[in-house]
Amino acid sequence: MAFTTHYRTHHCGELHLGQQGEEVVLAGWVNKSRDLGGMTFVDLRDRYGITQLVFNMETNAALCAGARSLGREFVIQVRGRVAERSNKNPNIPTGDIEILVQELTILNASQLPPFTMDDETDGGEDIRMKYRYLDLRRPLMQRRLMLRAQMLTAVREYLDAQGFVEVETPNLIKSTPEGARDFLVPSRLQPGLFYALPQSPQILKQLLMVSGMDRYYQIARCFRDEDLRGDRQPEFTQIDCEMSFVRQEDVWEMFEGMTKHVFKKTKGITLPAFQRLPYLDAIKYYGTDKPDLRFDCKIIELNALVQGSTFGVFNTILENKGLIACINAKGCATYSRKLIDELTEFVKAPQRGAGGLIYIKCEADGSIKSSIDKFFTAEQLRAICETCGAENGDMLLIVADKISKTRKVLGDLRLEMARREQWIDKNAWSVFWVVDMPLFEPDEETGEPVFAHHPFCAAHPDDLQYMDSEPLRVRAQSYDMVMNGNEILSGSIRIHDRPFQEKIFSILGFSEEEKEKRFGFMMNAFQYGAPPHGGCAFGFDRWVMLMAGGETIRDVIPFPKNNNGRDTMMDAPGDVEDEQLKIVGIKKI
RNA sequence: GGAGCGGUAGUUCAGUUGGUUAGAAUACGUGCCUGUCACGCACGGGGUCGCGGGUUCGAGUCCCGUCCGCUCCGCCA
Repeated sequence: MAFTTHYRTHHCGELHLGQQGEEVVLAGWVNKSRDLGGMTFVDLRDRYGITQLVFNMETNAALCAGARSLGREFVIQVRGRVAERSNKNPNIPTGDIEILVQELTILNASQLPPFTMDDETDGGEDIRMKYRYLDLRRPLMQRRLMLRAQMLTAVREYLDAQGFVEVETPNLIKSTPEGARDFLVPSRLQPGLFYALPQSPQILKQLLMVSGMDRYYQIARCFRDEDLRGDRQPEFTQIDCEMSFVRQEDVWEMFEGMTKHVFKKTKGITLPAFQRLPYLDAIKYYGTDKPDLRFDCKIIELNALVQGSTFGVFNTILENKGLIACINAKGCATYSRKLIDELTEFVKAPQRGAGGLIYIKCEADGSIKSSIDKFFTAEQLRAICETCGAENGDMLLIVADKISKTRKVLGDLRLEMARREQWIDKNAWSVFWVVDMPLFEPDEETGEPVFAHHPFCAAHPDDLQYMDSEPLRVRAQSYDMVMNGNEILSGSIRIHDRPFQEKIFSILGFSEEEKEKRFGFMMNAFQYGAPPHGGCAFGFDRWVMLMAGGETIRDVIPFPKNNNGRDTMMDAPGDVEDEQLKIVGIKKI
């Protein structure tokens, strides 16, 4: 049958009662079969759905025997008639019909797969990666890949309509190792010299602005040779965008619009207008530059309220201009000693390093219990509770340390409490801008100002006066988009004149020679009428992960690497022949 | 580079204080079963307990090393 007619007339997700009696040809994979003796049911699966096939011993014993011989994941083709089911299955779209099979062809047998092709598979991640082509057969993974494609379509739809031009920039470029490590590609024609794979098309898109291509975008593969994480792969996808003759606000409007369009098109969700949260407020109220605003629970500063006590810890912090602050854990006054100990361990963990955790419980009966009872009067504690809006049943969790540490620890604790108390509505979306990011930040060790972002960010014009006197006060024209606590976009207005760009490179410590060697072509370009420009890049994998409900970006990347940067399916990276190395002038280690 | 957790049947896991022949579920095989859709029932096969070394009368279990996987820190302008 396979070669005498169409492979299939329909797919497995579309037949319905209206087609009752029609003769159809289907092809797909055997998802599962149920042999009842006198009759056999086979669930036929393709990426569109599942259709039930029926084989009846009375009608055709040979055919029924054939059906009984089918194994899981056999590829088969059947011809038969659409019939109404006597017992309908409301759980699947095609549950009203089944196919009374008249002809069965095995197109290809299958070995027993190592795990089941279900949404809730029984396979662990390493075996799913080794057999990724089977993992991608699972409906959940197929939905994720299809969502990814739909999102790309929506992105192109929007940007094309806005007059953006999609331009491809090269993947073999020059190493400019000022950020992450580059992946290197040896040159055969220039033995001993190397291309680098781009960490992003940053410089090239800026050159396109010089070229007058005033609205550019690219679905760009980017490469960074750094250690991997659940949200980090050595190659990943950016939606890279740049515009000329724009202010920050123009960029925000454009890409807020794009984000909304993608949500609307792929999820049917209408997002409200994006808040624009100043960076300093994000740090102050949430202890992070990418807060999850699906719940509130702001950090409340208490320095003014805890003056003049006999509590040494607080007094030392106050003297050293540290920060005493808290979050209000709503409804957590019932927390036991054990639970509070767990939270204390959480804040004292090495990566946070708080000295301890202080609590003030506003008990349900109105009384106040605290780990600092003996240092403060009931009135003082009550005043703190009042300031923090703590009601009966709430618990304040207080951290006292250096300003940055108190904020970071409380930011982490805020998320931990949300997780424990399930404060986050799984269906809620929080998408907003973090704006007015600083151009410099103090170095962790020395306190000296270092660049907070890449060296192409323009400073805020109002702050140029502080450039030399108070560099930490200078804002960049730089911004992030934050989605459910994840940085999903980063962008800025760029420097477009040579002297300023050169000054920045000097501050970064590049010698004249290095500047010329690494970025000479870019600075030259700026001398030929570079327009003011700015843009952004979306971390597309993370965005898809959030939209698809995945745990890691590996869930939405078809063929990802594992934590060691290996592709266990094809076993890459792999050895190469000596001859291959010789051609590019490299000796094996 | 560092820390934590894990590796036992095809798969997901349990395995107590070191002690008989290493279990369960599922998958798979065989048989029975005409309305199943997590089909049911009966029977059966299936193990380099990641690998190497050590302690011990005896190691899946304890110790050391090593490999692999996941999470986190560093790193990711």
